[in-house]
Amino acid sequence: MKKDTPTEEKIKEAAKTVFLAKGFEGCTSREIANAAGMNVALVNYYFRSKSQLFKLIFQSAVEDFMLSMVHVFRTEQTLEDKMRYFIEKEYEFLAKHQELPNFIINEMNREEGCSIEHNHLFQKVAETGIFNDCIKEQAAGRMREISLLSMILLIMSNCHYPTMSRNLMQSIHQISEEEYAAQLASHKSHVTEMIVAYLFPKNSNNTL
Amino acid sequence: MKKDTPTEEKIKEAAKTVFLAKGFEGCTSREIANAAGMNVALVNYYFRSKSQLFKLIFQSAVEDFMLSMVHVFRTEQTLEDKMRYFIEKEYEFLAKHQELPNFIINEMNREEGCSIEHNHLFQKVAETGIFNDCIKEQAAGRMREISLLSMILLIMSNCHYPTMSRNLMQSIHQISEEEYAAQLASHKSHVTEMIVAYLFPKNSNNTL
DNA sequence: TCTTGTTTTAAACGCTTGTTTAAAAAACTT
DNA sequence: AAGTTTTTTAAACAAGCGTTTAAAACAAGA
Repeated sequence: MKKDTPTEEKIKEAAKTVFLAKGFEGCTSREIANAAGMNVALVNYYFRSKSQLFKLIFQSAVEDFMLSMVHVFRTEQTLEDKMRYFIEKEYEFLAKHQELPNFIINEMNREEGCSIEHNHLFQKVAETGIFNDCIKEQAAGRMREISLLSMILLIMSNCHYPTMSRNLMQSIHQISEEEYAAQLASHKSHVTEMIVAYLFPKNSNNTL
Repeated sequence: MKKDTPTEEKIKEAAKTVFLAKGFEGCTSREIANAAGMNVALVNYYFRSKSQLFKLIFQSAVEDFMLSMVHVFRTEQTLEDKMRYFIEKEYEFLAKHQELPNFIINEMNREEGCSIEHNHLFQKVAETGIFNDCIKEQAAGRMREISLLSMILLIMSNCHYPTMSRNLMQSIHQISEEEYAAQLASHKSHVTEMIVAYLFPKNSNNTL
């Protein structure tokens, strides 16, 4: 890995902050340059164009996102414990990177966003063997029959949406940032118990 | 309700389409005018400014959203059946208005978005008595103890996120629009059963 | 038919956008 | 120290932005 010049690094940092907060169309090149304490021309000197810089930031954002998953799935635990641990870590990660889910989903909805390649990253998640584990557990009757997509959706919905809808929820319920953070903490346990109970039904009178 | 002129109506329709697809910052006044087959100046003649027009569209979008809830909650059913019916209707509604959740959440995250008033709409949902019903059922021990915010989050997460992340999911799983729609249908039943099972535990060995 | 008021248009306004240029400043090399 | 390359700057570019203007087209009533 080639080390970036201090200037290059500063611009990247500023770009990440600004892009995450406002999206590609919601900010200007000059805004990024100012945030980095630099000239506008410098941004293009190092990164050629606004979209070029954006692609860089976007890809590293998706990477951060995926790698936080990979880390959890590499641990040695039962599948159920992995799920619990994953939700725990996901809430922890999202507390630090609040804008990330919205950012990724938004930019995937732009025309240009769809063209970017992510399969190699999803590949890395698959390499942890998590999906094979699920299929094995399902075959053994210890896990509910459910498509992988549905399983992923269940988990991501309940982890990401509460963060993404923060402003909406605060506005609707008229509560402060701190109150919402507290609510999120208790919501996390509901989510964990609900999902685990659904995916791994213990009482055998439940239909799998 | 004063009836709009045909021109005014056409511009509003075009604005709704364009704003929903691209967001406030993602489109231009001229784009809206063209979509309506009109001149740019006409947009401002009827709506004064781009932001004025946007506010109108945004508010009616939030209203659509809320009223689709109100309609369900007004029906006469047990709370559990209302929940099932609500999820059903929500998936149905979202299939027709795919961009809506993303649109609302996004624009709530803009500085100007937070300032808009929605409480009267949430008020309308509250007036259906749905929240009182929940509190009653919880007091009677027929429903799990859970904050209203958490309950709302559970339901909305599992209804909205699958729609919002459509492009992301299609890209990750490499599936077509149609395949995803089919997946959504089966996901809906998982979501319904999971949430109902969690909110209304039937086996009394579960802890409430 | 002329007048009055409304609706629509083409053109322009000043400003900001992303990007480029060409010169200045700084850092290296020999 | 002189020459060469890299980094930084201020200024400019054309294009596009939201908005305004002033005149044209239209409608309706007298």
